[in-house]
Amino acid sequence: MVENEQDLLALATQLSGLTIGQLAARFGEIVPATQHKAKGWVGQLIERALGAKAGSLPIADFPELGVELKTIPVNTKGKPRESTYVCTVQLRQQYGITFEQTVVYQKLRRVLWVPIEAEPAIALIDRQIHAPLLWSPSETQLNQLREDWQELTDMIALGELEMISAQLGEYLHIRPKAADARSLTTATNFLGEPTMTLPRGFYLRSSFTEQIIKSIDLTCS
DNA sequence: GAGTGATCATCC
DNA sequence: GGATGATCACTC
Repeated sequence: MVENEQDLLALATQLSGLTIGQLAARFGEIVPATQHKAKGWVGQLIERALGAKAGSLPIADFPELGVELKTIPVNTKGKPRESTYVCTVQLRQQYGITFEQTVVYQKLRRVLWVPIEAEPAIALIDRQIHAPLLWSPSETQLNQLREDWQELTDMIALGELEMISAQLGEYLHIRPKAADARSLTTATNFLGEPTMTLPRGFYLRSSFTEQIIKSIDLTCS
């Protein structure tokens, strides 16, 4: 059981260098041949290895520590291959919410990043777990996120959700987050009336996570 | 359905 | 080749 950040980081560091296959073997898990039908599998394996337990609750993975766990697929140059999901977007109108009160901020204030090798040419079972990084956003990063969040949140508050595309937001943006394109959830339209729409999620662009992941080399060299 | 874990697949 | 929109698996 991990009791503090130091223990958590130490445990995550012990995993670095292992392959997905080696870690899976410790838990008697069979590694899927492909992630096509097992998209969150690696993330859940790491969660298990580190003792994360928040499950599907909308809170940090390590509630006592206030730390969120994020695995991030990287190529051989250590660059993220995908954007990173943060949380579901609250689409019903909320007034006077500050960025610091949002789930976005709560999730990102303290994150344990675990980069995972994700070259298509390398079989999933042979991919290596990289050195972890315990991170908090800098003032600059926080301001960048707050700006994007404010812009997008303002549009939602004005009922302009349908005008939001993934192109908006320099570092934090909004994309669909659902089982499929037919999923529906309640939002508020420009008339202030309830309306059904596709559920959305906040995602971090890889240009943002790349900045973060880069700092691992600085701290380890 | 809503939330978690994400990657896939197509378009530009 | 990267970004965008769509999708998969699982839990409760």
